[in-house]
Amino acid sequence: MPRITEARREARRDQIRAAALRSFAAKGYQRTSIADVVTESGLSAGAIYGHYADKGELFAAVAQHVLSRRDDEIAAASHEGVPPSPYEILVLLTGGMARDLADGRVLVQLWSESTVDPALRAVVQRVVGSVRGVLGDALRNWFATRPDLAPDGPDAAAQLLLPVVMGLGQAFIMQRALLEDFDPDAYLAAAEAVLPR
Amino acid sequence: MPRITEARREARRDQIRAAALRSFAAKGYQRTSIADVVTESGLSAGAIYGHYADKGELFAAVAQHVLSRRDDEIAAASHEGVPPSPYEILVLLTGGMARDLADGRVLVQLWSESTVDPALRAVVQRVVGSVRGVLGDALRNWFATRPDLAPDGPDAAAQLLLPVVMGLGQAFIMQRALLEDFDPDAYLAAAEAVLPR
DNA sequence: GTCTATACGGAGATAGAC
DNA sequence: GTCTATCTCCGTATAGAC
Repeated sequence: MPRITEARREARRDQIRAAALRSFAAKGYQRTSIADVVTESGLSAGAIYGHYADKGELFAAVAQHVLSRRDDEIAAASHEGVPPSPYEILVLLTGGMARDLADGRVLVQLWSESTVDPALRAVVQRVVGSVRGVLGDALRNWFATRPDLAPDGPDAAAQLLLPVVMGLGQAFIMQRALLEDFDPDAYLAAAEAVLPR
Repeated sequence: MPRITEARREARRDQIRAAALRSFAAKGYQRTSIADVVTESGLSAGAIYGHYADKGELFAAVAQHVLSRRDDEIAAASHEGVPPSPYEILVLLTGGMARDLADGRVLVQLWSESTVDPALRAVVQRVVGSVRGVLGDALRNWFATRPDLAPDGPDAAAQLLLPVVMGLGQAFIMQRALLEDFDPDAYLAAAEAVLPR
C-alpha cells in the first residue's frame, strides 16, 4: 500500500468528519441530512459514502475521534511531574473538551443517541471504561502522595471518588451546552470547594 | 365549558402523553414516528393531532410533565420537617429517576434536543431556573442550621454549592440512562463523601 | 474516488366521513 | 373527537458516468 494514497485517504476522512462535526453541532445529528454534510464539506454524497457506510457510522467515527483525545491528555498529565489533584484533573478534563469542541453539543447528542442506539452505546461504554481507567490512575497517584486523605489506601480512595469526578466532568459539559447563563468559573469554584485538597 | 368534557379531554391528553413517553424512551424522540405513538396509544393519528399541533409540541408536553414531577418532589420535601442535607437533597433529586428508567432516558433526550431546538431550549431554561430556586432554598435552609460550615452566611454557602449539587444530579440521571453497569449506590456513596455534612 | 442524478421508502400532516 | 385513507415531501443510499 503506497503511503501517499493512505495519507490522502485519511485526510479526506478527516475532512468529512470535521464537516460532519460542524453540521451536527449546528443542527443536531438527526436533523442533519447527508446533503448538509455535502454542502459543509464541499464534497458529494458519493464521496462520503465511499468512506463511511452510512450516517450512523459517520457519527460513531466523529464521536470516537472527539472522545479519544481526552484519554491521552489526562494520561499524559498524570504521568509527568507532580500528580494533579482531583480538582486539577477535572480542570484538565473540562479544559480539553472546551478546546476541541466549540461547545459540548455533539457530546450531549451522542449520550442521548446512545440511550437508544446499541452501536453508539457500545462506543460510549468503551470510551467511558477507558476514561475511568485513566482517571482512576490519576486519582490513585495523587492519593498516594496524600496518605492522610486515604486511610484505606490510595486504591480505595480513588475508587470512591471516581464517580464524582466523572460526574462533575459530564455535568460541566452538559450545563455549558444547555444553559444560556452558564458560568464555568462558578462551576469549577464549587467543584474545588468540595473536592479533597 | 362543561367540566366532564374538560376532564375527559385532559384524560385523553394524558393517555397520549403516556404512550408518547413509552415510545420515546424505547426508540428515542427522533426515531419515534407518529405511527408508533398511534400503536402504543391505541388511538389514531387524527386523534393525536386533535390534541397536539405537531410532534414537537407533543415532546415538549411530555418533557414538561416529566420535569414538573421532579420539581414537586423536591419542593415538598424541603418544606416539611427538618431541612434535608445536601446529600439528602441529592437523593431526593435522583430518587424519582431510580424508580423508572423511562423518565431518565427522555430527560437525556430533552437535553440533547434542546441544544438545537429553541422551543425546547426555552422549556429547559425555565425548568432549570425553577429547580435552581427550589434547590437553592433547600440548601440555604440547611446551611442556616450549620453556621459552622457557612462562614459567609447561608446564602453564600448555598450559592457556591448549588452548581455541584445540580451537576451531580444531572450526571446521575445521565449515567443511569446510558451505562450498562451503573451502580447507583456507589455513585451516591461518592457524593456523600464529598458533600458537606 | 468522486460526481450527478435518481430510486425508493418512510414520516408528518391533512381531508373528509362518521 | 376520532377514524381511515392518503397526499406530499424529504432523506438515505445507490447506479452509472467520468
